Amino acid sequence: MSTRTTQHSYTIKETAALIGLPASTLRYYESIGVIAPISRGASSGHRVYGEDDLDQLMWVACLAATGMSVSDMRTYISNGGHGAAKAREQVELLEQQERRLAIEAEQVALRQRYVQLKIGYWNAIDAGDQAHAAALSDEAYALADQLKQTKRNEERR
Amino acid sequence: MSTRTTQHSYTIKETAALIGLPASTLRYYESIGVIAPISRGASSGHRVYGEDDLDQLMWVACLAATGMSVSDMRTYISNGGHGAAKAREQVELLEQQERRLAIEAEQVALRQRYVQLKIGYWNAIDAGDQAHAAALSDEAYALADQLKQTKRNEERR
DNA sequence: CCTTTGACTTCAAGTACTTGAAGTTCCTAC
DNA sequence: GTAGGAACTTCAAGTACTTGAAGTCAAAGG
Repeated sequence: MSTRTTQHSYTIKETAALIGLPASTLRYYESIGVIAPISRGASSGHRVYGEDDLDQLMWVACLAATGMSVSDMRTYISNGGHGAAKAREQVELLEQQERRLAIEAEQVALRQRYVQLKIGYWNAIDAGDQAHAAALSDEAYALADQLKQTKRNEERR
Repeated sequence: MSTRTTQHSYTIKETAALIGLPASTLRYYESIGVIAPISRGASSGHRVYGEDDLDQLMWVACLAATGMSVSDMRTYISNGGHGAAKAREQVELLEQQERRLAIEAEQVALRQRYVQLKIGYWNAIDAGDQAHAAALSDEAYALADQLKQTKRNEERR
């Protein structure tokens, strides 16, 4: 299926960063059989992830993000799963993931702004600047409203 | 601070809908002391949520949305929470949260780039352009390589 | 009045990770 | 080469909900 000429390898940390899941979760997924066992370095016993492993993990991450349970993922994957999907399907799923990430980036930015306003608020309190504190508090409240709205629209992942 | 004339009351289901958290989570938060005990209907024993309870829950939902742990939430809230108290501790906690979010934003951007490269890869495969596909695959690897340089690589949540 | 339906109650068990401990291996630097 | 630290390993325990069981309560229909 894969006609790759260059087979790069990745450590668990690199893989975790690229897929967007912590290394502990990658080990967990492997331990419960959601992904195939990852090959190990001959002497070290450390996991060595290949391109195919990354593809498989990205697929699993997409399924997890769309709310599929671990047990469903296991049955789905043992019934062909990732390998059975066509290129068109893969791209569709990846584009879905792209949109999710855009939303996530937006929300993180919103949360950063919120926390920064809160810090400003406490610093203003510390400096005795009640007017400034009140203004920041109002701004934070407006942002909080926005945050809750987006969170509600998110629906349990 | 709060001088409300109308104290409307809500069932747990209404409250859950307004706050955007499942009812089970509201009960859970109460059971572990993240929020104050909710008063009960005289005969039914059912929880009756007031406006103040809603305010408190909205605040907790915001903290949860920024990824704060339950134990930190409890500390934060017992230190005055939404109201005014111990500014130093509050700011310290918030600045810690700010750093977490900065790291998260960085990582989301990385994942966005990776997914975009993957989409390009599958499109190239679909178009039969092996050379372009390989080039994009290499670029994805370079992304991971670049990551090695980025020392600060803590985990979220 | 009585039954049914549905929302509520507690509590225990399950889920999907996450974290910590204790030990091994890789890498860099002297 | 060897010392030190970062990164990896497994396994056990913890976390933050979530779900299921078993029972109580309340409004609507016959």
